[in-house]
Amino acid sequence: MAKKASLHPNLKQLLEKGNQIYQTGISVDCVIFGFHENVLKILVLDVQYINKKALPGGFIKINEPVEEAAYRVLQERTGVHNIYLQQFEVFSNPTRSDSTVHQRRYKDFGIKIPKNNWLLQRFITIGYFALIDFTEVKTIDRQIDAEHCVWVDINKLDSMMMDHKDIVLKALETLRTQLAYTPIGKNLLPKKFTMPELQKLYETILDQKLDRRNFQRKMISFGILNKLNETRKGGAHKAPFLYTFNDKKYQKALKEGLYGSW
Amino acid sequence: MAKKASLHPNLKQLLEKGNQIYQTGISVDCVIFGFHENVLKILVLDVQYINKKALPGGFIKINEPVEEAAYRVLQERTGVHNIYLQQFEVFSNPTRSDSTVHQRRYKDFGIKIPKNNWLLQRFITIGYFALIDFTEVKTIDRQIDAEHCVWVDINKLDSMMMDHKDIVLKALETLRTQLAYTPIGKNLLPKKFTMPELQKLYETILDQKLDRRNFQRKMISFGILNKLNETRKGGAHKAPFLYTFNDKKYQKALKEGLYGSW
DNA sequence: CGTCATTGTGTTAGTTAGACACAATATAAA
DNA sequence: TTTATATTGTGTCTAACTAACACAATGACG
Repeated sequence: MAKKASLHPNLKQLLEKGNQIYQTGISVDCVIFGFHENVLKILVLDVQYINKKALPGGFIKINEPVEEAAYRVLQERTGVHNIYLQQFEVFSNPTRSDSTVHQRRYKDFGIKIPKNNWLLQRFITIGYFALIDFTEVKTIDRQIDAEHCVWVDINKLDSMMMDHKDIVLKALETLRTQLAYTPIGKNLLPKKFTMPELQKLYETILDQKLDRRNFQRKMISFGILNKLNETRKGGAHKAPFLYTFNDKKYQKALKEGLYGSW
Repeated sequence: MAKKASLHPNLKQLLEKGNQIYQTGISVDCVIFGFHENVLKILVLDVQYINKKALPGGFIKINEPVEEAAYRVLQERTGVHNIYLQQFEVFSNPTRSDSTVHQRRYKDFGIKIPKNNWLLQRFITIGYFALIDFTEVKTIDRQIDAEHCVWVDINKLDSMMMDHKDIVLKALETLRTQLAYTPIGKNLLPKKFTMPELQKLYETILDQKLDRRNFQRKMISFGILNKLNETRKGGAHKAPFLYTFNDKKYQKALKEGLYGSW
C-alpha cells in the first residue's frame, strides 16, 4: 500500500515532535450537531482501525486558545464558517484515555509507540458542541487518519470510542437545557426556514411534541424572527411562510437570554 | 528567617519533581462562595509577595479526576465537607499565565526558577465554583505559601492576580443564571434558616430586591422546604419560623430543575 | 372543481406572577 | 405594665401568560 507508506512521516512526526507543538495531556472533542430531514444528527468519525465511532477532536497548540483549537477541528472536518461553538464540560476521568487506540492506529503502519510517549499519557478533554447548518457542510475526510466523517442520527448512536458517548449525551443535555432560555436554530437551519421546520427542530431536541399554534406564538413573541413575504411552495398543501432570524435581536437574545434577566 | 529557610525543600521539590506528580499545563481554580451577614463573599488568598488576591487553586495529580483536585483544594483551605462543587468554565487565554508570579514567590527564598521549568509554561485552568456554609469554615492558611485566606465581599474585590477577576465574574454569572432553575441555599446557609435569610441570599446573588410575600409563596411552591415548629427569637420584632431543606426533594430538584422538564 | 392535509389566526379557561392590605407577634421604649 | 414599632404570616386582586382547542385559508392533487 503505497498510500499508507506515504503517511509515515506525518504520524511519525506527531509521535516524536508532537509534544513540542501541542499542549500535552489535554485535548478538545467536538460534538457537531446538524439538522437534516427532521432528524438531529451529529458528525462523527468512523474509525476503521477500531471499528468504532469517535468524536472529531484534536490537540491544542502550545500558544493556541482552546476555543481556536476546537474551531480548527471543525474547519478541518466541515469547512463551514457559520458555526455556533460552545464549551460545555471537561471530561477528566483518569481512565478515560485508551492508549490501545493510538497503538492500533500506528500498528497499521508498522510503527510501535514507545512507552512513555506523550500520546499514551492520560488526556483530559474539553468538550465543545457545535451547531451547524447541515446544508453547508461538505464533510472532509482526512485520509491520513483512515477515518471518514459520517452523519449519524442522534438516536442511533452505536458503540463509540472511549467515553465519547458520555460526551455526546452531556452535550445533548446541555443543548436541551439551554433551549429554554437561549435562542437556537440560527446555526442549525438554512437562512430561510418555515415555522414547521423550526418547530421540528425544537421537537427533535426536546424529544417531545409541541402545540403548533402555541409554538408559533411563542417564537414570534421572542421577537427574533423576520417574517418574509415568501412562502415555501412545492410541498403538498398550504405553503408555509418563510422566516429568517433577525441577526441583531438574535445576538442580543443569545447574550441576555430570551426572557431577559430577572 | 528560619521559617522561610525551612520551606525550601518543599518548594524546590515542586520545581524539580512537580511534573512527575502533576499534570503539566493544567490547573484548577476555585471560586468559593459563602454567605455571611447578608453579604455574598468569596474566599481568596492574600498573596503577599505580589500584593494581590488570588483564587485558591492547585494542580491535578497525574491520575486524579479533576473534580477531586478541586475538592482537595477546598479541603486544604476550608476543612468543610458539605460542599457543592461545580465546574463552570475553562480559561485558556494563552497569555493568562504570568510567570513572574512564580518567580517572585521563589525569589523570596533565593531560588531562581530555571527557564523551561514546567511551572513557567502556559497553564489552562478549569474553573470550579463552590458553595459552602460560612459558619462551618475555619480558613486554613498554609504558611508555606505566604498566603492567607480571607473572605472578601463580592462587591469589593480589588485587584486580583492574572485573570482571576474574570473567573470570579464568570462564576457569579453562572450562579445567577442557575438560580432561575436550580435550587440553591443548602450549602450556603446553616441547616436551619429563616425565610428572610433565604430571601436575602437570593437578593444578594441577583443584586435585586424581591417581594417578600411572593418570594415566600414561590419558595414554598417549589416543595423543597420543611417548615419547623420553631422560631428564631432574639432579634427584635416578630420571630420568623425556621426552615430546613428537604434533602430528598432538594436533590431531586437539583437534577431535574425546579420546574421539572419541558 | 372539489378534496385533503396543512397552515394562519383566534378564543377561552386555567394558572401563575406581581402588587398590595392587614392582622399577628417579639422586642423595645414609655 | 402598657404601648410603640418593625417585622413576619397570610390573604386578595388583577394582569399576564400558558395550554387546549376551533375554524377559516391555502396549495397540491385527483
